[in-house]
Amino acid sequence: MQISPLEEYGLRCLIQVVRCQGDRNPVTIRRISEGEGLSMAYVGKLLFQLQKAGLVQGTRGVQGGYKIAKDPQVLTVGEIFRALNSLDEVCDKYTGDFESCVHAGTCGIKPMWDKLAQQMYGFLDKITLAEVAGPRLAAAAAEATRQDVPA
Amino acid sequence: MQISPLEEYGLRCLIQVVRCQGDRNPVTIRRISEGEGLSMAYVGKLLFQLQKAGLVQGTRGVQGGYKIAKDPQVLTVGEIFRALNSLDEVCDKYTGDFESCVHAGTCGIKPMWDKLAQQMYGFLDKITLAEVAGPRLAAAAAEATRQDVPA
DNA sequence: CCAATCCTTTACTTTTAAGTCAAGTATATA
DNA sequence: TATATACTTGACTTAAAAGTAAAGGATTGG
Repeated sequence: MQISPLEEYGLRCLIQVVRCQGDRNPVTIRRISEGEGLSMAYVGKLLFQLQKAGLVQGTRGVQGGYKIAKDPQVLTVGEIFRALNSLDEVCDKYTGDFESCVHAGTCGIKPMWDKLAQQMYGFLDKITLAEVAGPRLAAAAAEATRQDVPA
Repeated sequence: MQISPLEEYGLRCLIQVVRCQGDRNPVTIRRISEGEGLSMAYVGKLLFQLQKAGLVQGTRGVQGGYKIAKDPQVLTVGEIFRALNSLDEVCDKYTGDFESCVHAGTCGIKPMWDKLAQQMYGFLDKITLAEVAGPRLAAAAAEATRQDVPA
């Protein structure tokens, strides 16, 4: 029960994407890689996965890069987590030496895990990417609404 | 952000220990191993770790085994989790290619992780081992108060 | 249409956590 | 006090996740 690398770095990459919203071009893997101190290969992999989940949109070629595909004021950290995690159930995952869990049917702890997940996502689904992207966002958003007038 | 094997199986072993409270002898690794479908080696390792955390007390030799070391009506799932996890902070753990995190000092997401942990443990610290050990506990507790009169 | 940029995709290596093995120590009972 | 039981402990192996490498496919601009 702790934040995984995927969750931490995936969120951080998304924040970078959001903060570059106002820029003339979409933000590149290279730029994010430099900004976060991660390898380009790794950032590429993360963003590709986030694209498959529809959170981000990549365009190839010169002046390509990634841009956000959902409104950051609506997109929540909870949704981002779900995009990054395989959501396999404990009951199928922790079966010991057997095919299926010994406690299937009479399990006292599954309801607790479910409530815990509810609690967690109840919390994370209330935090938007915009909020966590922090103070720089307001400025970036303002830039963006200027219709990208070239300097 | 999901239940780890340590957490799932550790809790399940503890539940077994609690449920055997009323028995004449402390419960053995063998017995738990059979009950949960886990190897004896693994159960041994789990319980040993829980003993180091003071949640359980093992006695060696014939008629030895494990018994609970804290009142199950007071011991919470939160405390059990803390006993099973290394509690290293994300800031020290996810530093990318650098020695320390690029965002140290100006990090917008750390406060969120902290609040999330608060939420989680706020929930888990309210659930006692007795509660999650379930219906069989009442019977076991009754047995235990009979002062272990030999059959 | 050539070359540079930049994302896409799959295969591979490394690291970390999970889970096993085996030798050791303590205890109870005959 | 010998023996079987049962926890203890550290080293080892395996499996899963993290992270890397490299070749391929689009796109822009000259």
